[in-house]
Amino acid sequence: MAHDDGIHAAVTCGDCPIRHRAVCARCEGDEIEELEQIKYFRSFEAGQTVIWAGDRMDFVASLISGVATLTQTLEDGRTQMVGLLLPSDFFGRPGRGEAAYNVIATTDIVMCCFRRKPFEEMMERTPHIAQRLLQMTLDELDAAREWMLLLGRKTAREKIASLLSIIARRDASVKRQEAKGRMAFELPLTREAMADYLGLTLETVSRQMSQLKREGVIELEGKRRVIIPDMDVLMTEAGDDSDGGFLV
Amino acid sequence: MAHDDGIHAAVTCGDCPIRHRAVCARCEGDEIEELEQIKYFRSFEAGQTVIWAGDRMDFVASLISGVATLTQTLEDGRTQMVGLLLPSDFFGRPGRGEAAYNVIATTDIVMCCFRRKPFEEMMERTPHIAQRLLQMTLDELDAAREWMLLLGRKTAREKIASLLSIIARRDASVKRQEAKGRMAFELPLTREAMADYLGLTLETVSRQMSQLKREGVIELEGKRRVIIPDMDVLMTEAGDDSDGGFLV
DNA sequence: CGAAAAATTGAGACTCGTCAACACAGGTGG
DNA sequence: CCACCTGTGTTGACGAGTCTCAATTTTTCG
Repeated sequence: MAHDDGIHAAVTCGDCPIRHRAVCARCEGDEIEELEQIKYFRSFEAGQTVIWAGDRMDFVASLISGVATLTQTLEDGRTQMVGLLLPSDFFGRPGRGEAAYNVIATTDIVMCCFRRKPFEEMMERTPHIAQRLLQMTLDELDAAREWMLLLGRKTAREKIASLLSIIARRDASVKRQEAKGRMAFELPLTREAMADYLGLTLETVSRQMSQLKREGVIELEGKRRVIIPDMDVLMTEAGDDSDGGFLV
Repeated sequence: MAHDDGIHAAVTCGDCPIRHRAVCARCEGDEIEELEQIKYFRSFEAGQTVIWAGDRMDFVASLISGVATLTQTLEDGRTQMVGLLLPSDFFGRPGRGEAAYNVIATTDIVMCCFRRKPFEEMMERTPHIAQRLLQMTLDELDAAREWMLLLGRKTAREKIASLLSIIARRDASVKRQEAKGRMAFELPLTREAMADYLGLTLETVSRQMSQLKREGVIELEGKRRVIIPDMDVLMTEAGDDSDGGFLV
C-alpha cells in the first residue's frame, strides 16, 4: 500500500521527519553535510526480509518510516523477537561486518543507510555521533531489560496488556499527546509477530485478546485497530504502573 | 570468605586486574592519572544490597572482583534478574541520577567508583572513555538479546544448560583457557538467583539440576562446584550451538 | 552441637502449548 | 461474477510442562 511517496528520492536532512530523534540528532552544519554525502535510502515492502543473521552487512541505518523487527531463532524454528524498530531507531553495529539478527519489515519501510566504513571513520572524528549513539544504545538496553522482566515473569494476559500499552504510549508520544483516558491506534503487528515479541504462541495471543475484549479492557475495530477505553485499566492489567521507560 | 585482601586500600590503576577489560581500558597516561584522582573503592559482603532501584545514585562503577546482580521486581514480589555483573563490568548510567535496578552482591565484591559529575565531565573531553563505554554497552545489549531468546523460547532444561555454559565460558575466558572438553567451575549463584536469572522457580531449577546430574551431563561436588564432563554435550542441551556472543 | 539457610523431592493444580477445525478477507483467474 | 486459494485470525479439546504448597534433607555458620 504505502508506495514510497517521494521520500525515497527527495528528502534532505533538513526536512527529515526523524532528525530530532535519530543518531544524527546532535549533528550540525558541516557534520550534517558530511552525512548527507554518504547517506542513501532503501525501502522494503511489508513482509520482506531486510537482512538475515550472519549475512555480510556493510551499512548501518536509521528507520525513517514503518515498522521492522529483529528476531533470533533456534535451529528447530522457535523464534523470539529481540527488537522492535520504529521510526528514528538505529540498527547495525559499527565495527561489526555481519548481521547478528534477522531484520524483517512488518509494514512498508524506508531506511536511511550509511556505508559502514565511512560512518565509522566519521564517528572517530565526530563526538556528536558517538555521544548520541551511546545514549540511544543505553535507552535500548533499558528497554531490553524491561522486556526481560516481561518475558521471564509476566502472565500471558499481562504480556498482552503490556505490549498494547507500550504501543499506545509510543504512538501517543509520536503524536505529542498524553497517554491517558481513551486512546486508539493501529496495531502494526500480526498475531504471530505479537507472539514472537511476547514469548507466546499465536493461539494464546488470540485467546487473550478475545478475553480482554470480552471484559471491555480493549475494543477492536477490524483486526488491527485497537481502542483503549481507559488507559489506567490497561496499565493495571499490565502489572507494573511504573510508566515504563520503554522506547520513550 | 573473601575478606578484601589489600585491594581495597592499595591498588593503583597500573596494577588493576581488570584494567584491560574495564571502561578505562583505552585510557593512557594523563587520562589514567585523571581517573586515578576521582576514583575510590567500596566493598560489600555477600548478600548486601549495593543500591535500590529509585535511590539517588551519584556514582558509576566498575566491578573489580566478585559477582553482583541487577534485578527488577513487580509489586507482588515477582523478581527477574536483568543483569549479571562480573569483574570488569560497568554499572550506573552517565546522565542519570537514580538507580534503575536493584544491585545486590551475591559474593563479597569490590567496586571501583567514580563520582558521576566528574566522570561525565571527563567523558565529554575524553573520547577514549566514551568509545569504550559504547562498545561495552553494545556488547551488553547483544547479551540481553541472547537472554531474551532464552527467557521467551527455551525449556527449563535448556535454560539451565544455557546458564551453565555461559558461566563455564566466561570462567574459561578469564582464565584464558578454551571452553572445550572437561571443565570445572564454582557456581556463584544460589538456586534462587539462578531461578531469577532464568525466569523459573527455584524448585524447577533444583529438579532440572538433579536430572542433568542423573543423566551425567553435569557432576556436582558439594552444592556449588560444577563439573562439565563434556562441554559439547552441554552445549547441545542448551539448544543453540551458536557459541553465543554472551559476555565474551 | 544447634539453628538458620539452602536445597531436594513429591503431589496436585493450573497455565499455556499443541493439534485441529473453522471463519473471514483479499486477490486471482476462469 | 463466482470459485478458489492463501494468509490471517478465532475457537475448542486435550496434554505437557511448570508452578504451588508442603515435607524433608543437607549445608552452613555461630
